[in-house]
Formats: sequence, structure tokens, C-alpha cells
Amino acid sequence: MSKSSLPPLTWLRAFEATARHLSFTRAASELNLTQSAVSQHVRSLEAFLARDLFVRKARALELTEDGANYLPSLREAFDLISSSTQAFTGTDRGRNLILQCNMAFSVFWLASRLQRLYERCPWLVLNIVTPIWDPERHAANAAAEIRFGRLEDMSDAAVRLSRESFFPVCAPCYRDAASEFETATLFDCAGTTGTWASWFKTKGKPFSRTGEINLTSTYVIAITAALNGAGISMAHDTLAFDLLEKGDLIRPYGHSAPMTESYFLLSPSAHAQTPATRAFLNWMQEEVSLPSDLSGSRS
Amino acid sequence: MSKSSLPPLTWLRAFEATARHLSFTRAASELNLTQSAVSQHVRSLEAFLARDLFVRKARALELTEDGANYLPSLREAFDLISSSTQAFTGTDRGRNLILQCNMAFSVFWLASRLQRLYERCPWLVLNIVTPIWDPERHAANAAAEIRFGRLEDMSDAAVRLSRESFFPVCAPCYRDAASEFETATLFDCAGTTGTWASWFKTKGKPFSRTGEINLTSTYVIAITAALNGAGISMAHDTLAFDLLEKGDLIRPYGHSAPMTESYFLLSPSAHAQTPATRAFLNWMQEEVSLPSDLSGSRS
DNA sequence: GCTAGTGCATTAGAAAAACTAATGCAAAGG
DNA sequence: CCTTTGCATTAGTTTTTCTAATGCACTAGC
Repeated sequence: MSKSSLPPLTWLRAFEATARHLSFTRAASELNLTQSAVSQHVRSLEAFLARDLFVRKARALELTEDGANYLPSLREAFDLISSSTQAFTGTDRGRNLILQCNMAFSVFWLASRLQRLYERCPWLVLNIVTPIWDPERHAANAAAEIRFGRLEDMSDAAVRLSRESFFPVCAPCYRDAASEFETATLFDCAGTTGTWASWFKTKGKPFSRTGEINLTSTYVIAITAALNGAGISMAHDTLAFDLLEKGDLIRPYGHSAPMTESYFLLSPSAHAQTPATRAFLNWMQEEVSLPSDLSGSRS
Repeated sequence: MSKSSLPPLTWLRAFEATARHLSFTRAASELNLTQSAVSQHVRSLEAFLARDLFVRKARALELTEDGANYLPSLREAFDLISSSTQAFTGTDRGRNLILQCNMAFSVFWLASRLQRLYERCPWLVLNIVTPIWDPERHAANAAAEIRFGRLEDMSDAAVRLSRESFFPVCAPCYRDAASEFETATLFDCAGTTGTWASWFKTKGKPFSRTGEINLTSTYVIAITAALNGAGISMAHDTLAFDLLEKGDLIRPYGHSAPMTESYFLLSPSAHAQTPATRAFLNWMQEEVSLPSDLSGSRS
């Protein structure tokens, strides 16, 4: 077996037990090994890492800073392996679902619909992971993902949830300021094609403006700024639908443009779905058939 | 070594690689082993678990449901071990921060303040984990956590961020309906002491009402329902502050009561903090000194 | 139908890892 | 000074991991 980034579990277990007891002898007793074995495993691990994990004293050990840093992740990893291994004997699987989606979707679309999910699946334990500035990172234990992107970047299994249009939005109190475009404060969102420049392009006009545009890394920032009356933000159907219906946002200009990106549902293949995943996917499919603009565009 | 709940990592690695490739031969090539070794490891693991993880076909493997259920947790565990092992050699730690907090805090407090965080730390990669119906589960790789709870349930290291009052809120359009208390629709949130019953208790009145109360599992549902004009929800300072300032919510009754729970900041000890963690903690401490009601109550 | 290729399963033996018992050393306590 | 405690090291034993070879079943091509 080639040397890799994963030390043997045997060494890691010896380290974790020793860290708990701060004693090779007591750890060995717990693991039903000899003190010598535990000592050697920890020594091997330290050599592998080229770091000392314990300070050896006459009759006691102290964790080094490196040792203390290492410990929590290892404990969680052991818990994960242990609990999923025990899942073969236990029956309490299937309730937990980890869903990954971007924070804007979570805040502006999902949050206001959770009641319907709850009414339908009161047993569901939902964990939402919302990476903000690194949305490409797929949480390895996320069972389902709602991803915003272009069709060609998606796998064949991805289910398309929407066709988006994009357009500027602002708070009602900003309507007058929006009519003075040159002086209005503009917000854009990075990492999407639905920018001010491309919006003007679809109007057959070049986009030239002397004032700067505030470029944000997530639509949460841009749209919240608009909601707060700080300016005009680019937005698209799914995120803006509820806010427009409520009158919290208005569209100061009539034009809207088809967007390259849309929302997709990425789910495990059918034979790998837990009850929680299936329930969520079923609920999601019903939700997109409601008028919420995860079902069609308004262009 | 005694038989335990943790199978050898060797077996788990063989399983994970095989599940990825759906081929013992290709997995063996990746692991620099022979097909025979991988086949035996997976066989050993299946025997250990008393379950089949793959369906063997003539020239291909298919994951069983058991295999597919096992896989995500193992992947995460490997990631945890791998990343914490690499922390000894790598230098690219420090940008990523995993923050755990409840979704209501994320939606009603944090989201509208992210711009200030971004302006201050544009390099920060923030991942927010927001468990909804299992908030006690601490993500072990979460570097920091903002927890809603009682002081006595907190460790000594927890930093108290707020002192909360709780009170009913509703949308402005619901003001008239709120004056007819017996027929108004009420929302409560489970798992907190800030209930309708305890609110009446602080008014020195027994709470007796014939109509039912909608009990929700997260303040996101209850408060969003109130925002939508569906009724009156219990809320507390930190969640309600922005919404009250904006006029999206009003307080239909004047009385507010001190709440047992408040928000706490749980962070790693100083010597285990990455640059990202320190930056976030510093920003957080400045934010709580602003008038946002993560700084004091209004009772 | 036959042959060649593919890929998993099994076997027997080799190599490596894990483990033990014994011993050495240092520090602490009486 | 002597005894106890506990980690480190050594040499040998045991167990696990791994390999090469072979068998079996299926598929594709002729």
C-alpha cells in the first residue's frame, strides 16, 4: 500500500485514546493492547506527520498544540465512520438530509417555503449548507444540491428547475433615484452572466457609465442592499419573485433579459436515496409546479 | 486488536475507491494494489457488516442501497482525516471558516450584515451550516458557532452576545386582526422558553385560549408567516430588530418579557484559531457593539 | 457456435504491519 | 537510597495485507 495522506486508522485510534487518557498505559487498557503497541503507534504517527503530538513527561503526557489541533477532526471522523457503520444494525437512518444550495436561494426562496415542507414532512431533519464565497465546493455528505449555473456545466442527471430572466430591482422608496440612472447606486453580483453590462446589451445599447458598480459576491448582499434602499441591484426571477409580489422590491425599468444560468436539482441516483432525500425531492417537484418562478420565466 | 465498531481503514478505502470507479480493477489501479487485494478488502468489509455493498455483475459493479448509504459519511470522514492531516504540511489553511448557527439567525440577522463582513474580509471563504431540526448537533469541523440557549447550558468559554426580550410581532396589515386576540392566528416556536404561555405569565395573567397555536420548529417559519400577514408570531430582539426598524413587522401589544435564552459565541481556544476564525470573531465583536440588538435588550 | 477479452472470485504463499513480553531509563515519592 | 510508575526500545510472534496465479462467467466480434 502506497504512502498516502491517510495514516492507518490503527495509529489514529491509538492517538485519540491516548489523548483522552493522557496515558499510553490507560489507553492501551481501553483498546485491549499493550502499552508498547500504543506507544509505537503514536510514535509512528508522529514520524508520519513529522510532528510531536505529545510532550513526554516522567509519568504523564501532555498534548502539544499540534496534537490538540488534530484531535477534534479525528473524533468527528471516527464518529462518522462509527455511526454509519452502526447504521447497518440500527434502523434510525433516513431522517437526515443535508442540502447544499447558495445562500441567496436559501434566504429568498427556500426560507419562506419551509412551512410547507414542515407540514408535509414533520419528521425530516434538514441541514442546509450554504457556502458563500466558494459555491463550487460540494459538501461531500450533502445528499442533494440545488445549483445555480449553466446547462452545459451540468451533468445529465441534473434536473432543470427554472428558466430565469434577469432585470434590475430596487426598493419602492428608490424609484425616483432610479430614474436618474447616471447617479444611481448600482449593485452587481460576481460569477454570473446577469450583469448590468449584459442587460444593456440585450437592449441593443452599449453600457457606458462613469460611476462605479458595487460588485458583490452573493446576491444576498446585492439584493439586501436594494431592499435597504441603498441602490439598484441586478436580480432574477427566482430570487425576486416573492419580494416583488410583496412590494418590497419593484422593477424601475421594464426590460428583462433571458439569463444563461438557471437552477438545477442534483440528487443521488434513485437506488441511493434515503427516505429523507426522496421526501425532499418529491416536495421540491411540487413546489416548482407552483407559481414561484422556479417554474418558468416572465420574459 | 479487538473487534470494534471501526473497521480497518484499509477496507474502507478500498470500498470508497471501488464505489467511485464501480470497478475493483480501476480502484486497485488508483490505490496501487492488485484487484485481488481490493476484492478481498471489500469482501472482508461486507462480512464484517453482514451486508452486501455491491451487486456483482459480469463486467461491472452496482452499489447496493446499503453501499450507497454508507458512502457519503465515509467520504466526509476521509476528508476530515485528510484535511486535518494535511494541516501539518499545508499552508493554505486559514481562509476557510465553517460557522454553525440556526437558520433564523442566519436569515434575519447575519444575511443583512454580510456586506460589512465582505468589505472587511474580502478573502474570507465562509460556509454557514444551519441545521434546522437538529440544532444540538455541533458540526465538529465548524470552527465557530453562534448558539441560542441558556447561560447555564453553555461552557465557560462561551461569550454571551445578547440579552433578549421576547414579544409578539405581526405584519402592519395584521394590526386590526391582532386586536381580536381570541380569533387571531398565533405562531410559536418549539424548543424555546419564549412562548405565548410564558409571555402571558410575565403579564401576571394565566394563558387560556381556545384556539390552537401553530407550533413551528424554527423561527424562520413562524416569523415568515407573520411577515406574510398570516398571524402573530413570538419573536425576540435579535431576530426582530431589523424587521421592526424597516416596518415590516410591528408589535401589536406593548409588553415584552426577559428571555431565558440568548445568543452565545463559541469559538476555538485562541491557540487553535485560524486567520479566518480570528477575522470573523473580531468582526463579530464589532457588530455586537452596533445597535442591532445583539448588544442589549429593550425591556 | 467459437474465440478472445474482460473482470470478479478464490487460493496459496510472501511481505508487511501489528502486537507481545521483556527490559531499560528517568522521574517522583516515601 | 529504594520503590514505584510509566514511557521507550528491542526482538520475536502473530495477524493482516498483499501478490501472483488460476478459475469462472459474461460479452463482443467473427
